[in-house]
Amino acid sequence: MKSGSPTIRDVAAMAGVSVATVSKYVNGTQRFSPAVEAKLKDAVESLGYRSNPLARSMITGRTRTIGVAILDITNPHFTKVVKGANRVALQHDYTLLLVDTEENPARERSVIEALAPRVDGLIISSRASEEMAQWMLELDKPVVMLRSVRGLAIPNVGFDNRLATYMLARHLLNLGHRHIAYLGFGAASINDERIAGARAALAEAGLALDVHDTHAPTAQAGEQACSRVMLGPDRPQAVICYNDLIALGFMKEAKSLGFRLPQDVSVAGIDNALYGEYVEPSLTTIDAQSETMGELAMQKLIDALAGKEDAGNIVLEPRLIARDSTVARA
Amino acid sequence: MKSGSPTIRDVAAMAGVSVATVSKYVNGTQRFSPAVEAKLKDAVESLGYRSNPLARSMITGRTRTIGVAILDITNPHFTKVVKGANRVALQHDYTLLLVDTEENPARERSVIEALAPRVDGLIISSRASEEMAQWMLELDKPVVMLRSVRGLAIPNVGFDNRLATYMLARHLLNLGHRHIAYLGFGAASINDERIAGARAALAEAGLALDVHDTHAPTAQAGEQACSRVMLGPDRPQAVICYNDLIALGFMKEAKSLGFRLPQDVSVAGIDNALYGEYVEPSLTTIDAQSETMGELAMQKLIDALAGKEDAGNIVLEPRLIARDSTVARA
DNA sequence: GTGAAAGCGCTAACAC
DNA sequence: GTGTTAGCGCTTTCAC
Repeated sequence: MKSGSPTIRDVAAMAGVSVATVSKYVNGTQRFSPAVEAKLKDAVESLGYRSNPLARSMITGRTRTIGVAILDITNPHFTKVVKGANRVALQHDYTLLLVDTEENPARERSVIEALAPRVDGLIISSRASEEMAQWMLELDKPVVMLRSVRGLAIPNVGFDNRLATYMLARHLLNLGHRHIAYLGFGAASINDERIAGARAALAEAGLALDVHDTHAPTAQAGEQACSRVMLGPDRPQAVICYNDLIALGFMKEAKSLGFRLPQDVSVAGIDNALYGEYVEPSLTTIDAQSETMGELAMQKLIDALAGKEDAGNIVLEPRLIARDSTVARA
Repeated sequence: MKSGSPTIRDVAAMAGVSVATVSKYVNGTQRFSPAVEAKLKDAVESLGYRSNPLARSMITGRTRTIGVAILDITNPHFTKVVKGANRVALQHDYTLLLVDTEENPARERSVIEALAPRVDGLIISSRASEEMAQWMLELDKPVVMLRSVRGLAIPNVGFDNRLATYMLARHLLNLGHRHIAYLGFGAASINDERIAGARAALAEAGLALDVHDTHAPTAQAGEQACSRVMLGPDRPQAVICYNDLIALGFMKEAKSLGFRLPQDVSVAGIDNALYGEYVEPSLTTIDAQSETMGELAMQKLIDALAGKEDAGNIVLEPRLIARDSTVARA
């Protein structure tokens, strides 16, 4: 017995046909005479032959693999994006080559460039500005970005960040809050859009937004930022957080500091992470449709690979999920 | 300009050397005369040449890719496993080919078999029994399983499930609870170990364990199971849940049903999911070291690929994290 | 319908 | 040090 798996040649020899015939049989490219087909079937089965995907990829130039580069798989937004992308990929017989860049912009480019030649296309999430993302155009592979881009000719699936915070701010204004703070994550390129949205809503009411920042989009960062926001000279009545994780950390720490939630301060997040439903008070948030984002991005890429024309960029719409962490001002 | 990326031949032609020389240069296999080295460097840079990893893999038989098959990326245990595995992989210049099998045992085998020929090794999590996992031995690639296996010669990184629930049960006994229930997930092969651990602790005290089951390891399933446990004829004083998600759902629903937590019922989970810290009461749990599990599994695989002898299977030890969801019986 | 032959881009002996 | 050569396992014209 030869070492390793049987090759197409072994099958050809056993069936008494040429390798070309075996190839066509395995790929279902052609019809065969019953006699040959039977021999082929026998040989393939008794040998347990499976074609080598690497060799095939080298010729066809297709790997049936999609590269997915995200910033942090433990961030529930990205967890759901990957979930959605994986689902659609599997349906179309694609597999994910996943890279978690760990919010490390320095590593990002080299890792993605190393990924590109091994995949048919890429789905990328990056904190980089559009100028800093120019190089992605040179990857020579179809790319879908997980956020709206204007200046660059890269297909994308984005989210209306401006509207999201606008809606949250309006929600809070409707509840009677006047002094509203935004606890953001400045390193994210979309942070400015979120600030703009909240600011616009407040401006309409003749109010100003109080902007704070965290060093990471995590619960821990939210905890750390809390005292700065709540014990400063000008305590807000309500706080809009960059995401649900920050909101969760913020709420926990606020309670530790002796504030009653939501009476003393209303808090809202963005993402609709599962856990917002299980904390107390349950978290008012914006559904960012993360899983749908992953699905649509993957579908867009697969369509592009199938030669379909790009149906245009997508902007997912925010949906407010009002829960108990935001209440009318006493 | 030729279409597509430049090949090793283009570089060879431009530098006026043979393709073999270019190959050796690119792989740093050998030293060169300064003159040749300079020409090589020039050619590679001006052409922007990058070697085709597929072609290389075909010859070397190495893809620098590790297949990771998990059951559900949105389950925080697996999210952390992937996080840990990704970290170690990146350090060693490997990439993850990820498959989320969506808790679908029927699909599992075919997906993993399709994965195998494209990777250097695999990390697999499966609910299948050892008998049902026999086929993994025939993958012809090094495999590391994410749980202890006894009957099969597959290297693994497991967790002492029996001890975990034993510890939780003892913790609850120490708090004065006598009537303790276990809310499990029967489809998991490790569920029996968890039952056995809790049962053993109770048996030592001359008590019996009240066993219930859920249909999924999710918060929703925990919610659904709650009334069955809490409104049955024999209400428990404390509940040990299969994991933190089930515990979270259970606690939420128990509150809805009018129970005061933790006074009316103590609840504990397993995994140490981030969110257990942010719910109220904060969740007593067992740290299952999920991220470490991912790291160790990847390290084990990389060691195996480097030809190192297997250092033996690993069993991670549970660590109790006592929080507010478990209190002394009133 | 079936097969012969060329070659995808690269590495690994082995000469020189 | 550098080049020649022989493939890796497969697909794909293009004859027959």
